[in-house]
Amino acid sequence: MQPKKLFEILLENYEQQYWWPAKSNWEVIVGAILTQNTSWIQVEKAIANLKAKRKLSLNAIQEINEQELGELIKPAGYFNQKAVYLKEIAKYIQENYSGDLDKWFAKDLIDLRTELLGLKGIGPETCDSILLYAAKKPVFVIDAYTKRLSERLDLTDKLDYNDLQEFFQLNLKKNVQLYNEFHALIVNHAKNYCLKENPKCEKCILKKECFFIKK
DNA sequence: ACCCAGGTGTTTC
DNA sequence: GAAACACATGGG
Repeated sequence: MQPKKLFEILLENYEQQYWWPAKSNWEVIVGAILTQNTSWIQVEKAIANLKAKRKLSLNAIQEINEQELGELIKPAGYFNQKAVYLKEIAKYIQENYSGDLDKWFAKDLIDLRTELLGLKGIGPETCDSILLYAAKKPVFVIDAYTKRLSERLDLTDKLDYNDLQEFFQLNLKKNVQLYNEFHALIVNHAKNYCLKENPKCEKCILKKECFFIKK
């Protein structure tokens, strides 16, 4: 199956997702870090805590101490390391770009990606989520669901992060809105439990194509 | 009780 | 290199 066809099937079966659910680019970054291996509902609680204490801003996160920040983001899990990650990226943006995200995002994409990946706590998925959903760059995000889906639909043979990303980008129009919606739809599709390691595919919309159903 | 969540970093073979 | 492990709360 071609990626374009997969996108069409997802769009036919689900509502448009209109990600990212955040009010500012900085909030996208905070959410991207908090949601690492964590359900979005927990991230919402953590962000609500930050907002209630007025500690969400780039400045506030630099000023608050690590333990206090950890307490506020506790619902999102891994709060000790995530507190460090948040403070580190806030400090980086402050020191290198005067706290001006737009200035950073105006840089060349390759440089921007390299800088992001150089930060502690920013791996490939978080990096590309920030590039796509905050910086609005045409970068396809690969997550565990995308990987499983690609494998089960036998979309392509190589499944490591970079090969998979290249596969989608080469086989789709280079379009921020398309990449945005595609990734969001895959995550939404996962709610049907068919993209888990031990899938239940009763409601799967991909019955005819899914590797697990075919068998 | 068990599995999982919009992963990442470190350690170990 | 690639597995294996730690990180941690909370929902189903």
